[in-house]
Amino acid sequence: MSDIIQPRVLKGFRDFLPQAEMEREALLEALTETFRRFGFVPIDTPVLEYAEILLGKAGGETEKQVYRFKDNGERDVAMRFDLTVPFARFMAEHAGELYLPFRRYHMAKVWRGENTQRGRYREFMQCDFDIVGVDTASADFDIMATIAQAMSALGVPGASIHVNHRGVFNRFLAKAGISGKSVEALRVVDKLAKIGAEETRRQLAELAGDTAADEVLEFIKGGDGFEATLERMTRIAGGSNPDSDRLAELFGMATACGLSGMLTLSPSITRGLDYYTGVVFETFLDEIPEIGSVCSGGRYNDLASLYTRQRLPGVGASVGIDRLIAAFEALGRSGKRGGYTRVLVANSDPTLCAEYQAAASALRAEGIACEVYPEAKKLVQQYAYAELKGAAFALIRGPEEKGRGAWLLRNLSERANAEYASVDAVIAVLQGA
RNA sequence: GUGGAUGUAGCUCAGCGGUAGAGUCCCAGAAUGUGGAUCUGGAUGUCGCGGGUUCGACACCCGUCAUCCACCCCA
Repeated sequence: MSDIIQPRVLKGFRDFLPQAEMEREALLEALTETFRRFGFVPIDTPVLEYAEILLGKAGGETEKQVYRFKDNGERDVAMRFDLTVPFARFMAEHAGELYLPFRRYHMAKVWRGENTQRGRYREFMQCDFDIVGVDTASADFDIMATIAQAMSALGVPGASIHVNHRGVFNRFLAKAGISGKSVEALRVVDKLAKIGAEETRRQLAELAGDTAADEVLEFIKGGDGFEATLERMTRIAGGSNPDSDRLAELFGMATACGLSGMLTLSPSITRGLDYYTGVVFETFLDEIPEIGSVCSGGRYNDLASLYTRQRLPGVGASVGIDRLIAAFEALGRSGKRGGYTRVLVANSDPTLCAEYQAAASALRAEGIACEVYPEAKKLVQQYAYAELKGAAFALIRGPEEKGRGAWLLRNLSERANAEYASVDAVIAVLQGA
């Protein structure tokens, strides 16, 4: 009696009920449409990989978070913790079967065994899109333009893309004489927006001394327009250089495309992952920036070098769909819908079921989503069900209506009925509605 | 991984060392087939889980699981 197993899911893992899943799928469809519009093609890779593949270049933090175990054949395997590393392996393995430049999108779940928080889970979905095979400003810009289009397609009212170039930052570090501490410095600087200038300075001073800390703060100040910030960064970093030129090119393209308004040059964002080598970007929602970046990425010119001698420069970004959903929820504007049914064919007489099914078939043939209520019940209850499913209409035919040779179409929100002589007449009305 | 808060009906939440409550929702009826008002009646809980203290624990103690927040890191 009491030996039933308690239904539950692991910490950080979730079920998706229809309403949540319909919302998620709607977002994925918007992204898919965007990616295709920019010429990206889809790929997929295995959930499980050899641990050495995934962890080849991983730092200590990643290593701690990855789900790793021995499979039944004693192989050392791990679950993918992002889509970029598997993609690098994919490119190295299939370079001969592909073409360059190659632009792909990949929307799939990834796993990280870290602690949970709002919008942060152990199983979550990433939507990656990358362009591999070239190292040009145009490719960098394509990624940014795709982000911009994606935000628009997702119905985000306002978003800003913060961009920076690691190369410029590294030049600056070299000039300031603290290149040896670049990884730590990048990490501290990355937190500027979160911990404030004071604390950032303190941590930098601890790391590299007071003089260097002041220089770094001056460098990462930002905030007075893209071109002015770029000019100052470049000057402090030692003058004109190819990396600054890349940023200027990007800004030029953004201006030409009317996107410069959502572009911010933020010398303080660097991205934690160490495989980025060039431009990096993060995307923040104007309404709720504190939730963090909902789409981040950058240029990585050495990633596939772990798996191949062929040089495969790439640039890409990843949309955090779960974080986006959390943001929409926090903003109270998550789309609520009950289902896809537009017409519920009410079942008021079991002997007329063949007619109900025939009517439903006719509606579907015209592209109208409908379902037949599967048992004869009180109409009140069927209306309530129709409402749950988000149906706009109920199609009713009981003995009375049949006697009159009529079909009753009820507008559920207006609670108004109209009679029609045939299903075709009903279809005509629905197509006009 | 560290620290803090929370966990009671489907949902939102009260509660107290002595037999588990409200609102909402749900069900039935008033209206014997046409749902938003009203009225009447009704149903529902391993009080997250497991131990301990106690005559008695939903309450106190310990552990555990989950959620939220902060740190860390990141999407």
